[in-house]
Amino acid sequence: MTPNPSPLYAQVMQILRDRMAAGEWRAGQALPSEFALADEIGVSQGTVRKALNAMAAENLLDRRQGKGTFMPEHTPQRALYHFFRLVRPDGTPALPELIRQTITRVPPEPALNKALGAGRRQIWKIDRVRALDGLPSLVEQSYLDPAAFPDLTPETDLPNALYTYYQAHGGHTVVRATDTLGAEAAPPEVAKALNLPKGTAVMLAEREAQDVAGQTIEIRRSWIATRTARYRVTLK
Amino acid sequence: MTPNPSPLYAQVMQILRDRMAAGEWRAGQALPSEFALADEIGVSQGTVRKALNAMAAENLLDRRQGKGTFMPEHTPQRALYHFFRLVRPDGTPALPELIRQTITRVPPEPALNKALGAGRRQIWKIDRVRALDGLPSLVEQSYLDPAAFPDLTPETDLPNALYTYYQAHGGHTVVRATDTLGAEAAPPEVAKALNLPKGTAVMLAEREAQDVAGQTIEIRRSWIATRTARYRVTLK
DNA sequence: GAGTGGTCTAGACCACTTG
DNA sequence: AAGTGGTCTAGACCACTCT
Repeated sequence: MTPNPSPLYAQVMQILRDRMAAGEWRAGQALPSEFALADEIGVSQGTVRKALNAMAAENLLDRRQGKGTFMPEHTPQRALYHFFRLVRPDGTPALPELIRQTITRVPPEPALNKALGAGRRQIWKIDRVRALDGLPSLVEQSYLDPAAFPDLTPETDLPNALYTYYQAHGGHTVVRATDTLGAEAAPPEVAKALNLPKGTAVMLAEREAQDVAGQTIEIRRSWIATRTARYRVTLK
Repeated sequence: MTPNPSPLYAQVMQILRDRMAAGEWRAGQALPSEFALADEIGVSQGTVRKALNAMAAENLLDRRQGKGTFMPEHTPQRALYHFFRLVRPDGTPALPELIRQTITRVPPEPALNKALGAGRRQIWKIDRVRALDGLPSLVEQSYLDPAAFPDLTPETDLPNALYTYYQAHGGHTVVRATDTLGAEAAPPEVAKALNLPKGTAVMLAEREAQDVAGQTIEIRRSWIATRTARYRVTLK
């Protein structure tokens, strides 16, 4: 006679989300099989299956026939597919390469710190310039909570796809990101870095990237030179 | 012994997509029940259910407990939820209101005509200016194949949400749209319509909107004044 | 061959809607 | 009360992967 019990499979999803957030399984590692989970949790295998399929549909899990159910692993390909929406003028997908980066600690900014759950600490700022087909095309500023990335130093050698670093060195898997896009005249530093005439129109993309638990891992501002890259998304 | 039979539920999905595309059910109308479809097609009710749920997940169908399975109907709310991604500077969702429109026939443009499947005919061009909270914020140019919209005339009174018109007067339900976003200095006509200083940076969104059958229904170019509206999307 | 997820079926019961 | 979709279970078989 519980008043409003959520469906069993939804409870199973919540249990699994919690166990994932607690770090029970590492990225790339297999979860127990459907039957094993069903035994542990005390529901039928069909109910576990429904929960796992729903989570796979949200990209919280990878399922592979004959192998098992796995914690998603960020590969450059996966990052490209899920979180990179840049295309060249001809429409082909684009993954810009890193050409310059600096890592610094900056004073807290209330809005950023709050979103990151970083209290009043100083936070990391990663400045990167990336190029597409040899042309400087992106200026990115990423902000991180240092408490979430104990290994990071100003000298760290970061990979082209930051999310692989977040996963390998912080244990944080980005599974969702919200981009808010606008246009503005390129600020002087951006124009200089991208080798654009002063005042050229560029896109500004502000992103909040979150992990399985809904915790914001990174806040990023990207300026995109439209002459070489545009942002593409399909709505349903 | 068929060489590579696709799963039954996928075949059921294809059958239903074909029947939808053929116009067997109107927007807002109910499909037969799961058991009725299972009998018609000759599979079990569970297989029909899997197909219907998968199609509902793609927004090709609406399912309502106790009522039935329905062809999706474009309401302003639905359009807002699925295909409108504008937010105000404070982050609240925005649906701009129409303030000016003209409908003209223009000469064929090879690229547009090809995408619309409009042969070498003249095509319709709909110019609209829309405002958000009283401020002109969007300039939109939509292109349509006249063969798909026999009712349209230069005097037609179009609703704020064009997709409701497409559905009611052309029988075309938009279920998917691809937006490609960039930034540019506002062209003179756009700057004038939006009351912006010459050369202000604006976003340019190019959209292809498609129906259930994958046919492109509309091509749209929108210039968005970033001072009042930004484009938001969540990636997974 | 053993173990995994994928498909298909079947039946029971629940929750919601309508008459 | 009858009809709809939603949940939950159970079992059989298939396809894929690894040893």
